[in-house]
Amino acid sequence: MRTSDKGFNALGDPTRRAIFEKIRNRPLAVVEITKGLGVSRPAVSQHLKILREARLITVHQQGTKNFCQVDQQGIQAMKNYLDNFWDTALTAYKLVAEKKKR
Amino acid sequence: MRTSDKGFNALGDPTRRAIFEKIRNRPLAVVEITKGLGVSRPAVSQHLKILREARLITVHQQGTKNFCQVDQQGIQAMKNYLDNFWDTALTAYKLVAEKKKR
DNA sequence: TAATATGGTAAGTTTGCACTTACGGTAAGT
DNA sequence: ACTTACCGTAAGTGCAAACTTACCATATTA
Repeated sequence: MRTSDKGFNALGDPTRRAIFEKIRNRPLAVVEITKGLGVSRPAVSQHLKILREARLITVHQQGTKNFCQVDQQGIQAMKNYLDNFWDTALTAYKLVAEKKKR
Repeated sequence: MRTSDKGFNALGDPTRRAIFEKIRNRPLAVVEITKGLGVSRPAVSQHLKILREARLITVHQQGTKNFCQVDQQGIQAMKNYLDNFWDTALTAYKLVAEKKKR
């Protein structure tokens, strides 16, 4: 399974997107992430595991707190995946436009 | 709901990713897309609707066939979303590295 | 050492969603 | 006009996954 696949699967869930966006600016502990999310802390832990396996976040322990921050690896994998569709989509579009003219 | 949200939701499903990749190089009719996918044609139709609403594909009729091709709009929306995490993730990482030194 | 705070995991429940079959609708061919 | 091919939608089903509660482990503080 590709990293990008895990990435799209991870960000396919709205709660995980909310978590991802919450740690966008600065690393946050799990308790802080949970606040205002509307789900229990164990649920957050399970989501974090999926985000971690998709290389979208990294976790580093500091005392009893586990700080989560954005990981570039997963993001880059997803960007590369989307980039591969970029050129081909353009050429395909041009082909159709050509066809219509005739 | 943002276009990028719909995009991640759409590509979060493996069958929809398979469809998306199948029309990567050239537009395909629904029947052709269905071949070798392992799901029924109605299932494909339902997936196509979701991909269309996420601006990831466009559909144009030609006789009785409905040709599907990649749409740049949805892709661009997702790329923009990921780009917004790019810089901030870097600065956040630097902040943590600074903190560790002290 | 006792108490508190943080958080991961196990087990069970529920709900959303990906799938199916059945049907109708349109366009092209004979 | 009849048949065939292509396709979307409606309705119902089954399962994966997102949630819950309960429990345990670890690290800090008093």
